[in-house]
Amino acid sequence: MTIIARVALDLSLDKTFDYLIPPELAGQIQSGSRVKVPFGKRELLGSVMALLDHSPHSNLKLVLKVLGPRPLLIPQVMDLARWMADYYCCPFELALKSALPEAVRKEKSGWRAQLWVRWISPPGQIPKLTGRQREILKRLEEVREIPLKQFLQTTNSTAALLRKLECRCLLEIREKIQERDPYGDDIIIPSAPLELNPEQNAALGAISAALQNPARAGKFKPVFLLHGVTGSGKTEVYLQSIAKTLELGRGAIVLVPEIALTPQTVERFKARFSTGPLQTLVAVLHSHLSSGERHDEWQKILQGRARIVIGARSAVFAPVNPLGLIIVDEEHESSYKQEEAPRYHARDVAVMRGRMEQCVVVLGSATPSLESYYNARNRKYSLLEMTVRADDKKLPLVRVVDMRHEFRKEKGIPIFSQLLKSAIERRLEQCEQTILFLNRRGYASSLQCPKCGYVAGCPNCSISLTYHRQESQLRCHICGHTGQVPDLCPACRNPAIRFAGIGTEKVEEALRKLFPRARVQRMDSDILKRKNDYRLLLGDFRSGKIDILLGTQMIAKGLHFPNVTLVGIVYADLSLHIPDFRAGERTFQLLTQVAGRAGRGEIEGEVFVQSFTPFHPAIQYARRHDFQGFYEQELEFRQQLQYPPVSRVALLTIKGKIEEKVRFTAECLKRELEQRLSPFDGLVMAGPAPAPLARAETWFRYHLMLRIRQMSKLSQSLALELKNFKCPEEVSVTVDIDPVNLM
DNA sequence: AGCACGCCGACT
DNA sequence: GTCGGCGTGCTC
Repeated sequence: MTIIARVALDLSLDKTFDYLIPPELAGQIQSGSRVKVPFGKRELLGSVMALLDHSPHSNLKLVLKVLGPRPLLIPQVMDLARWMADYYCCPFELALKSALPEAVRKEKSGWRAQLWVRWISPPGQIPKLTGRQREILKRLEEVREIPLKQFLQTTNSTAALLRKLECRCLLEIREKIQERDPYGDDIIIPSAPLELNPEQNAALGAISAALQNPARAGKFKPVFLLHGVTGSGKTEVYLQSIAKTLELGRGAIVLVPEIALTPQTVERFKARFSTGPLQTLVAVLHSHLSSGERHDEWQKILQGRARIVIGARSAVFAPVNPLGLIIVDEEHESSYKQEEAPRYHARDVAVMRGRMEQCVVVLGSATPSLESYYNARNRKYSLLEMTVRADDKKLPLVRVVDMRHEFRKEKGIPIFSQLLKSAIERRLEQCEQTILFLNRRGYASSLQCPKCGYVAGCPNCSISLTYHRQESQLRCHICGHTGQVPDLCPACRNPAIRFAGIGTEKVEEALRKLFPRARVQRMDSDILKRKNDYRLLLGDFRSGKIDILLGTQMIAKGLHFPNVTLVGIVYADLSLHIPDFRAGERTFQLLTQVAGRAGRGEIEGEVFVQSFTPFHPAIQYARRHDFQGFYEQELEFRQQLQYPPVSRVALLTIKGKIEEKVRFTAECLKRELEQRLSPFDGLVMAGPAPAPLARAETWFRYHLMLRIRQMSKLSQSLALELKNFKCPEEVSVTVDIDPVNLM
């Protein structure tokens, strides 16, 4: 007899509590149910982790209430959360929090209910009615059922009047659940599967074979790395793989980076699956949904009505059951990594979920992460290569412009080389479009005094302030601090203080000066203030109202505009010199992705990469569209320094307001860990050292980096040691397993 | 996370 | 003799 529920409360205690199940709730509570329980003198919500018949504790309290008719957590996702807590060193309640959105876990149901009026056929003899009443009933008989509010408006009647008629059994007023649909207003035109080229066919064939029998390792490992050049038609392979999954009676999860979750992406999936023999709902999960929409989407999945989920990072926990396929599109994207605890990487969680539920996982990218490609090379994943564009278009010609030469010709550093300038001119004459990319917003990256070397820095962070011309102020891109622009150097009173380093605002200004008749649009997070701006801007670009689109990161991904024949990367070195062992990899990915925006139409595309280090491998391999070459040389570098993918990293950050205290704590922690973790073979500990961003939002930060061959064993011991470590007051320690951001 | 208990200093 | 500071530890 199971009469005890083991509950994980909605607190980060890393501990469960046992409660008796009262007889009236017996049978209603299962593993995964949400319950309300007494805790001290409070009442809290929690998730049932297990049902037991014994508890090591006596005087158990009673469960107060069960929420909802069915468990919100499916056992598979609960297991996944447990693994996540262990691997990423976080309390499992925190892991559970990611797996179950706030909108779903709270007490009140979350469904939006609306009052509806319904016509009832009159019971035998019709009682005496006034003319007005008769008129209202007649109207209702015509429409049969209608939202109360709407009916009151059209008939100009009152609720009291209708209630009176309800009492006489002439109509019925009741609550009806009004399901929200975040894309309800979109018109979806059904799409049919496209013809596949041989490479796409081979990829689909391999995935289908694995879908048929994921349990048997056989010819294919169930994790695929789909390496397809930009424009090779990966999405069509995804779509047809999903169709196959549905045929086999299973569901699918599609993960895309948050910025890629545009209405167009969603539409593409809805168009294929909202009609036809396999018709199913496509649920969408991302951070811009209202909590009500999120609740409804989640319920649609839980009820099995939506069997395809498309979403950002956290959609990897969607309660799809049974699950057959997980797709991680643009698997190299850093936005899959959550930067707050639990610091999970959705791609890695997807691979683990795939293994636990024996389903197929497809990781897709034109520029795979070194980690994934390494796994494919070592036969942990199956490698699928697509080397040609689906439409047989050629990859764009990429030219690297050596800006050091440009520097000598003119006075100072020009923003545009002669080559890029004339290329833009040509596009303007031919009415073709240009995309310009610069990975830095603002006008100038710093304010510098040429005489004494003073640089305007943030008072809270260890970086320089960026000058924003539009607001005419200095701004910190870390903490948001703003300051006035001084007329004189605050240190030496020199009036010739000047701006250094370029940002998108300055490029915009230069463009307008150089091409006064061109329609230029800047696109960065300073421009996109409102929710719909992104959509509207891209709409303008698509319809040809913009000649030159200038932007940061956000224009690098997935945009598909046939009339874009020129892409210019204003300053390719920007991402190359950040203190991170992945700087080269990031640059290669960024250049390849941006270059892929050119030549999506009839006319061949052209790409100009401006650089001061034109012979850097990341730039040269990107120029030749040579991923393999880049991979080989980058892997060698990683091997030499024992960085991922040949090792795993755990990054500890020690934070506090007093630098000396932070440094001291970091040193104590290192000594402790050196002792306690000595049994781990091949563990390398670097630091403590001030973090690259040594101070952020007034906090001093020190890093301690651990590297080891295999992480899974280390992370549990690490969690234990950190729990036992007595951290002084006002200092805190955080762990990041497999960190992506090393700043 | 919150809320008690508890053990020391300054007030009616 | 009592009020209140916030350190420590417990909550099934």
